[in-house]
Amino acid sequence: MFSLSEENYLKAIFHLERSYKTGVSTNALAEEMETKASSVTDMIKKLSGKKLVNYRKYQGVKLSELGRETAIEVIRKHRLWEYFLVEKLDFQWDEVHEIAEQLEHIKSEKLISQLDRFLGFPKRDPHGDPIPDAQGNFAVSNKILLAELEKSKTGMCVGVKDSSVDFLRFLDKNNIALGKEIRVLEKETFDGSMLISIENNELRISQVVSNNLYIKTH
Amino acid sequence: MFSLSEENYLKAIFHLERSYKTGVSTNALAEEMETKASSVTDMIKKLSGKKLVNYRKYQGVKLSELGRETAIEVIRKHRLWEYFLVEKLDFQWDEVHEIAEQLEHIKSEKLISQLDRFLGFPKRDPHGDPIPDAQGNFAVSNKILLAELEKSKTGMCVGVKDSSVDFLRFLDKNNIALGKEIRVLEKETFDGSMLISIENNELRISQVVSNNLYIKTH
DNA sequence: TTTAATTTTTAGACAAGTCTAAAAATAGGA
DNA sequence: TCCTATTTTTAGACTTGTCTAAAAATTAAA
Repeated sequence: MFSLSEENYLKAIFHLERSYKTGVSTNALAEEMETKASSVTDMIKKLSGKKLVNYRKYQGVKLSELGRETAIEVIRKHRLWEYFLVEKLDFQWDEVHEIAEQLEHIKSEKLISQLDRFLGFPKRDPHGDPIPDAQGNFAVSNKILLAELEKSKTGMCVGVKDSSVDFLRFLDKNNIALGKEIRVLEKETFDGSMLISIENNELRISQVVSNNLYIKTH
Repeated sequence: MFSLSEENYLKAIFHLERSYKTGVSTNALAEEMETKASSVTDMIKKLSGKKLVNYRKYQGVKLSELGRETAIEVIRKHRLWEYFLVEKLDFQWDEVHEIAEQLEHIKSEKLISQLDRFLGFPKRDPHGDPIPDAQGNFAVSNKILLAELEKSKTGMCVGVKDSSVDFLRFLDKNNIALGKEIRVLEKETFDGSMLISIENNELRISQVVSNNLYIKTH
């Protein structure tokens, strides 16, 4: 098995690979992990020695197949626990990340498979992110950013890109939640803001907001 | 907050204090923690520096008030998670210890208070051990060892002293479970074995077994 | 009470994961 | 291309928790 620190690095590399297709740079990883580049180099060497990543000096890292599987397993655990915390223990969606960061490192295959079953095999976590199944498959969906939705069109809120506490609280305060219908009433070109209607309310939101909300159109 | 290792030492000292009233010896702690006496000495010094234990060289350790509170909090978490695993995730009572050993170190007060509420504020874990409440109070009970039960008397099985996998599986195999009524039919003086009746079955058990089963009489 | 056995502590070392400071490699601009 | 700025790596050090081997203190026995 792998250490807590190793698992966290794998997870970070997994997430960064979306933006760094040619290999995740040491500095990017250092920023994500909130550590120093030198520490990252050390850890990368260790991960490379364990065949979890492919690494050539100065060229950045990519996950190996084993590394990817391991990262996905950690993400699966994280998201299942988040779902548990919200659905069973009545946590708010902005409170669960930190706790799930701890729970995701608990080692027991049976624990996770039983938890998954207990929760009814959920497909998405409280932020709308897909929960990989036991085989590591993510549910795919054709979601788009609210910012990309055209005027007068309607879509259902299905996820958030930014899941920071501040953003989630902002959404709560404005009664924006997963599953709700949003219609774009107007779009301003000069600042990218838009006027939307949600549950019979009209609301003006900035481009920052619409760029961090995922929508599914029907 | 305290490290995983510190919490495990506190828990071990708490459990050993029952047998070592005048102070837990370094060697006893080393055996309990499956480590070397020298490592124990090092850790004790650290715990002492943090005011978690009272320590005088060569005299063994005792928990301070803070140390005791911390130990009880860890035990509370361990037992609540064990209850969760058995009651909600359908684990057997011999499977939960290892996982709870990991879960007991998750840091979040709210997690535990919500878990406690979700579980319905259980008073005992799957092995019959009391779960301390949020204030650290243990439910007290007048349980005795089955070995102490007199011939022809009846009691209810309420806990196990030894909660090793082997013992628990033995009990399962013989249909002995918490909550069941046990009547002592005969006691043999030469080997301490007894003949008991449980759910219309007669069963001969050794003294080792009767010395590790707790019974509540009515 | 003096010696021998046992327990406990100290001293020094090691592995994991981190850091700072400095060196090496790469990338970008003239 | 060559020089500078940036990125990455190396070297050496620190912390936590562990270990072995040896020294010190305590306990037990004669």
